[in-house]
Amino acid sequence: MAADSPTPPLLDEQLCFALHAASRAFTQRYRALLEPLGLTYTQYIVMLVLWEGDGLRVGDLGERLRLDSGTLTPLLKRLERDGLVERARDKQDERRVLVFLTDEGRALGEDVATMHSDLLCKLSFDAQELIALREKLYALIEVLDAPDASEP
Amino acid sequence: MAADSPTPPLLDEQLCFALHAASRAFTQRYRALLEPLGLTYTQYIVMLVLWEGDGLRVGDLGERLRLDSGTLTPLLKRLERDGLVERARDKQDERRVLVFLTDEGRALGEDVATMHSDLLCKLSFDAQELIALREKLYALIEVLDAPDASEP
DNA sequence: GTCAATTAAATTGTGCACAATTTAATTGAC
DNA sequence: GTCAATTAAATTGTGCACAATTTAATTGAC
Repeated sequence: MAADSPTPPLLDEQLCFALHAASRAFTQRYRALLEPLGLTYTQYIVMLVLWEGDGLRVGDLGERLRLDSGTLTPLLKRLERDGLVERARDKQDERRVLVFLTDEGRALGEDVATMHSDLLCKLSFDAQELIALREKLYALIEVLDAPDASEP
Repeated sequence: MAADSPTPPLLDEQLCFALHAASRAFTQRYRALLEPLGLTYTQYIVMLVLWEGDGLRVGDLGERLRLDSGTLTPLLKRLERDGLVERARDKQDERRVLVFLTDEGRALGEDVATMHSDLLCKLSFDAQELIALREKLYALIEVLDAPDASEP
């Protein structure tokens, strides 16, 4: 009898697709909440980093968020246009661009805090489960980033 | 004393960001493997659905993958240009467009099957853990899709 | 001090992702 | 049978995501 051809993987069994779908479902959920605040999801996570502490370099933001300057430069220009951040060349090293919050950008943090606690209420996750899932995801990222990987 | 302003959420505590980062890490891992096959990641998951059974409507693909015609139409045109699929109006209902695999598209399934089992080897996930994580992600999607949600 | 190598961000170009609108076919109330 | 309502895909427009290249500043070997 003829050897079977190898069969392609099944979509619903793929962890990558479950991640991709879950990530987009989350982003879609956020979209309606962020739209009145004038932020896209990626702008939101950039602002989260800046609310923890601004004056960061574009490269710092990129490292934290896994984004490169090709994504960040135009995004930061839009945030600057909207009056939420200011960009300034580092006087110490003119290659670097530092990103600062404006007063308006800082003030938006309070609206986001309110929106976020409302969402948490609505979703009513189990806190322990959430933490466990989050940690599994960070562990997964480490495995995926490793040049070759072993047990997670 | 003054009431504290509500403080914005912390990036690293956000499940949405862990998902977003993990999804992109997975896609990045796939990119190098898919590039020699001439597929992007989204094209790959479209092909996965078609390898399970073709002749689907654009809307069927969209439902399965959570993508709309704005994403799928141009993507399918690229797959058609590359000779992997054919698109044809449904004779029964000319509003519908059916998507079929070409012989070349079908043949690519074998290369993908090989690539996929190589990747599984390299990542060497624990099978039980993978299934558990996948199921948690699908449960999460249900919660996120629900108009308002309760315990996952 | 000079200049090749390096570094940081910006730019260019392709391809999703998705909201909103448009086009064209079908359905169904009358 | 007619036409308003509905449905399916395509189109338009904005904004990521990211590879590859370019521009400009800095570093360091000599």
